[in-house]
Amino acid sequence: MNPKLRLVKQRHRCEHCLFRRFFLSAGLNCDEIDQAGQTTTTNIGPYRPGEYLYHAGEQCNALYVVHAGTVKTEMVTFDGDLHVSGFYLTGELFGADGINKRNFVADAVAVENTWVCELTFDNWEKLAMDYPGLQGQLISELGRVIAHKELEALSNHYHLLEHRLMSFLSDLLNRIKERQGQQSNEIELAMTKTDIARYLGATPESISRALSKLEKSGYIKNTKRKIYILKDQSCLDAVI
Amino acid sequence: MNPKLRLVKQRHRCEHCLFRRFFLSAGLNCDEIDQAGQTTTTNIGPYRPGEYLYHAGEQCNALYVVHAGTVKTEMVTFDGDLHVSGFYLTGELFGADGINKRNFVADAVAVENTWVCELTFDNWEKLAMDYPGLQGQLISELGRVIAHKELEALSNHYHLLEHRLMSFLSDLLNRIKERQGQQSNEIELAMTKTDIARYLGATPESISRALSKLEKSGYIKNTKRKIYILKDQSCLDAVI
DNA sequence: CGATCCATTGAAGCCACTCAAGCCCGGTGG
DNA sequence: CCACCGGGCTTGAGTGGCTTCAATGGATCG
Repeated sequence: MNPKLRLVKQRHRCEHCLFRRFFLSAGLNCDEIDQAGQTTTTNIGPYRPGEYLYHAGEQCNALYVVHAGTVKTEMVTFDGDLHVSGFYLTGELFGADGINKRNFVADAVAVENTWVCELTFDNWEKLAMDYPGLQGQLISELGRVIAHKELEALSNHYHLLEHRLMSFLSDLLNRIKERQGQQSNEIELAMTKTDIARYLGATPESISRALSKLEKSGYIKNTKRKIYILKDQSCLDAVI
Repeated sequence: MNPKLRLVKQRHRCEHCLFRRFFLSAGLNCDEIDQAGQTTTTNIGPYRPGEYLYHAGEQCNALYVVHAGTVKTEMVTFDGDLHVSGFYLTGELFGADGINKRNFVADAVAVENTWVCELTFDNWEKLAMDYPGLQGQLISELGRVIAHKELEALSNHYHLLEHRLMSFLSDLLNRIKERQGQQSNEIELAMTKTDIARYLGATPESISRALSKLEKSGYIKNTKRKIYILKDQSCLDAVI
């Protein structure tokens, strides 16, 4: 990641940005937030689809939030298969796997045209000295990540691929709604279905069949780039 | 969890306790550590095998570390299957899934006779005010948990159960060695093989068969309560 | 010493994978 | 403009690994 080549002027505020929420919760007022954002965070992009933000093993010096677009993190299994470990939407934190050992566990790749917001650990520590509440905000967010991964692991153990897929789609929709703050049943897929397959530990063929089954059962409507959720996930147990 | 009924006098220091490492890293000297430990942490136990430490959904007011014994966390899938989301050995942090929303995502159950060390968020915040380095320690530890879960998810997608099982055993051995600080190839299993099955998303029958295969291939020696690792996990790709 | 749970082994069925082919669509170049 | 190409998506048949169902042996505990 080379900021010098890619630095773009921040045109609009990071409305949904996690860092902004941190600052708000820590008690900063609007002016302070603007100042803190401009002096401590760096906006990087655009990354083109398929472009790497960083590679596994590289040094990690910062926290990252998706400013616009979508990021996936992926790793290669010992037998050469590609595994997508997560998708990250606008406003979401990613790269937290690098915090402990200061280098990344997974690659990060842009799924679509993407900008990210970088906040170096150095700047974070300076901010944290001025605003002690910030550390607690980060701890809380990391706890959220852990809880989410726990639930992710749970649904990864559903026997039928249809169920894992439905659970993934529901989670995606929830995160979209959380960001937009409005009801919607539409998921605009930034990632390919092959990527979804790699995330769920399945083949594209199986995903295709599972989507067909879910559609036939009336749970979703499946188009090329969009998926509509027609029933709540709580109806899942009725899926046969 | 009722401290009043269960509070036992702390007989020996928490040598391997995560909290102790936090205090050390934050720059406390031995006297301060002893004082901080005695005034802010509570030692609870013994929990008997199968006994619940807390249930999913209950309020979470503290950080927990295994003082002695083994803890498993588990959740029930929508179709009634039990899923073990993690095993926690002496000295390891658990319950971090409750930090964000202040209530637990998974149940915590004692696997063997177990004592745990409790540090309430209230006490944590008091400590953090006196020793600012502590917050960073916790952030780092949560980052470690996230990185571990990422790698866990990776190996959960290995195609063959033998590989997932071998990966689990290697991870377990690494954690044991990390605590003991000595080389060893022996894993004393606190959990049943049925629990391992529930952790790996498999049936006890499949685990039994996978263990047999790994033993025939010379990777492990399998006894009732102990497993010996005979080859490094890096040889995994040779498993057929 | 019976009861219970765990572990193991065998036989049959099912789901997802593999291999293969065809379709759709966007991009490229003649 | 159109032919060509390539990647992603879909559908079909056959294989393989894990599950299910069933039965037995062994260990622990009241």
